[in-house]
Amino acid sequence: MNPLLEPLTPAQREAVQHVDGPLLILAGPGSGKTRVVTHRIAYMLESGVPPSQILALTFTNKAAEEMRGRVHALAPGRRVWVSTFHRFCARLLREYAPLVGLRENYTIYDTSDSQQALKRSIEELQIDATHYTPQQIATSISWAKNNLITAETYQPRPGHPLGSVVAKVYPAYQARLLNSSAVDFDDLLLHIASLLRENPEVRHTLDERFRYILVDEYQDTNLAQYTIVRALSLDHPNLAVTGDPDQSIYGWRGANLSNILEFEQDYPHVRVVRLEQNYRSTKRILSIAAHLIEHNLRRKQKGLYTDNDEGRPVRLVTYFDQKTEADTIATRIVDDVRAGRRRPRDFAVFYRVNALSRAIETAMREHGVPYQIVNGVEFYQRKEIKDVLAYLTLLNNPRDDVAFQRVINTPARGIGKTTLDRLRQHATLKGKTLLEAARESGLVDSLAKKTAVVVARFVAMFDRLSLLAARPVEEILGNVLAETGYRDMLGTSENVEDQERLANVEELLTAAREFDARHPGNGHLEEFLEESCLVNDTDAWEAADDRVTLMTLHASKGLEFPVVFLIALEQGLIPHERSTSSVDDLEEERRLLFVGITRAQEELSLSHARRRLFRGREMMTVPSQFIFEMPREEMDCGEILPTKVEWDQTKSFDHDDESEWQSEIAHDPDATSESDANADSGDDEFAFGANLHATGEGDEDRDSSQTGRARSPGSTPATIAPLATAAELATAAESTSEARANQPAASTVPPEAFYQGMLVRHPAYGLGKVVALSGSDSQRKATVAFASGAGQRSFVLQQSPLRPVKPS
DNA sequence: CGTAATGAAATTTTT
DNA sequence: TTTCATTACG
Repeated sequence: MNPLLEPLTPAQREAVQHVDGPLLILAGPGSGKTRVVTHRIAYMLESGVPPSQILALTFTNKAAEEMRGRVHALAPGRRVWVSTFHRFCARLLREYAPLVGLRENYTIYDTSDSQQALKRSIEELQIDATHYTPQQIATSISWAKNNLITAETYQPRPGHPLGSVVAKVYPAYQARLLNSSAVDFDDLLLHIASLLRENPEVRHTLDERFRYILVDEYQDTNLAQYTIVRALSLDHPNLAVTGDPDQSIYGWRGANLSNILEFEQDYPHVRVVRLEQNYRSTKRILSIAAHLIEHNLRRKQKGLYTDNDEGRPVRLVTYFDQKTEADTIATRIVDDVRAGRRRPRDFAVFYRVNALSRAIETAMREHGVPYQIVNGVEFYQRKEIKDVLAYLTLLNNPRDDVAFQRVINTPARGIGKTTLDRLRQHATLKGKTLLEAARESGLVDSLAKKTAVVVARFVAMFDRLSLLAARPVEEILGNVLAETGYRDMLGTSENVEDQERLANVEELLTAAREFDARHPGNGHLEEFLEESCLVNDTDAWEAADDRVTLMTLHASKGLEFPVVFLIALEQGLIPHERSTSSVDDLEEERRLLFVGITRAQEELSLSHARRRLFRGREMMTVPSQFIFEMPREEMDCGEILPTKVEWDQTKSFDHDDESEWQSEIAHDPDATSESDANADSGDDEFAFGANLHATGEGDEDRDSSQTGRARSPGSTPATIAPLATAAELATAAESTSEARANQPAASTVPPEAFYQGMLVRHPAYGLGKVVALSGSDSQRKATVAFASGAGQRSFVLQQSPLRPVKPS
């Protein structure tokens, strides 16, 4: 038999062998979906489908990378296009930009850039939008775009005040983007969808080009994505989608469950394959999950089953308060780890909202449990990174007004709000971009002479940098850092935060260098920028670290852990108070819990607390309604919960206002005496404050190690070590400044030893500073600015007489 | 023009 | 409680 098919079950095999015609793979959690998809691609290639005709679309870069890697392992050397929806669209848009009114060097705005543009638009219109936040308006526009409603076609619902504001702002915002030759994330999809609709011949060409399309996580597609996929599958309806309606948790981002539920209507001759066998969880865990999700109406019936063991009962625990909850969990982990039953990385704690992580964090610290929080400040969202990238963006697309406004006074050049306002006014008047306006700052009457000169100086600097636009990215970036004074601004600062920022900028330099290595030749700035805003490095959850993982339910999708703690199952939190208004919202909350439960492989613990400190207030809580939807036979209830009816009764005794599910706790002395009761099934006593699990580091390091995306207690995460080193190097370099440096040893200096900002000595030109670097190994070049008046010169490092100036 | 101070608000966040 | 954004000062 074909070795590709051998490790597969009959159902999986059926899916893999289906090559032509539409295919719907309904894949339950832990059913080996990725394996099926990758094997199917390999099988198609084996059957003679040319790789260039295959397109696989995912939502996340992580998923795309994984799929690409696994296809590569199965079918080495075949280049199949595996990409996220957004990157795929971005690429197509480069080809067809003029058709939608853009230039091919268009900029992609991330969420905060878009927000800037939106704010400007609102200001400009001078409409009474005070009752709505830009955020609300942004959400509305995003919703419209996801539903293919353009600025021209947007119609507010009569009597809808927000709608009528959006009706005014949306066109202005869109005009602004177009004028800057920029798109937001939603536009990437919207433009391509429109393009395909309005240009039949383009559609036909692309349909022809991508004859075999696969879409992962199809339950998460929105109308725009649906339309694109559909448009590319008319002549060649070889469309295979995989997904699970029960795992759709991004409805609030525009995902439309109907896409997967009605797939069979869209493609009449579709083959439907159900992957219902679960290879991940115990029977009990799966049973709980299955029963819970049965309560949803909008779904497809599935018969989940597993050959795995029955496993231990799922624990359902009522805690006295959040601290008890957190401490008990920490203690349990400590016990298991000390007994050698588990390692820290086997555990995960999930919660509905990030704010709930705090109590857990504290407990983990107190008990000396190493942990990592997934999420945190994203690298590319940091101010310094955005600043520096904005320079590159402006070099790539000088029309980009958002980038212009970001960089014009960073570092401070004395060009403030007033000046900017005047430039803006001039630009609007003359129908020009801000950079064009700045270019003729002398002609702007309202501008003071002195200010006009400062602006002109900025433009001159920009023009100098422009000459480098086609050079390797690392080199451009290095020059930007030097010319703009950004490096000096951070380097000369005593501020610890600035030092950290500098380290981050160094990190970006490294990223640029790696990018250059991957893209030999010149003129790849645009691709670098695209990658920077479309690739999110947060994906890299460190499975390698032996730490307990703390994350939101949303973030847990796609992962699995031997032991899972699901905390704070309380009304108002899950289902979240803002998601109880409609049945659809409520069902999504239920799916969220379903996703969380099905991440657990061996042990699962569900818990809630009777009272919870939230937003500075301690509140009485009501157990989540979902708790009552799970079968008690499979569970071990440490403390018997009252049934929902009983609970409602008690509640009506205590409080007459039924509608208020949470009420502040009056200080009740009785409550305190009751508080010693350990709500857990009696596992162990707590050991508050005892550092049971010594990790070797003291109590310092409370919260400072925020640099990496994973905030960790105790030991500094390995990921930030190189940053620290870079920072040290940088500081060292600065401190050695000025002349009295010793002569370096005569031995050859390897090209890698040079870094940007480094002080060097040249036998003829004297002391200089490395401004930019590019290339690698024997090709590595440095641009050096000399103090002696020799100006800037470029050297091939391996042959150059440049020597580092040693710190004295 | 930059920073301190005050006040309102508070999910989830694949790109 | 914490975070943010706008506003009021120096």
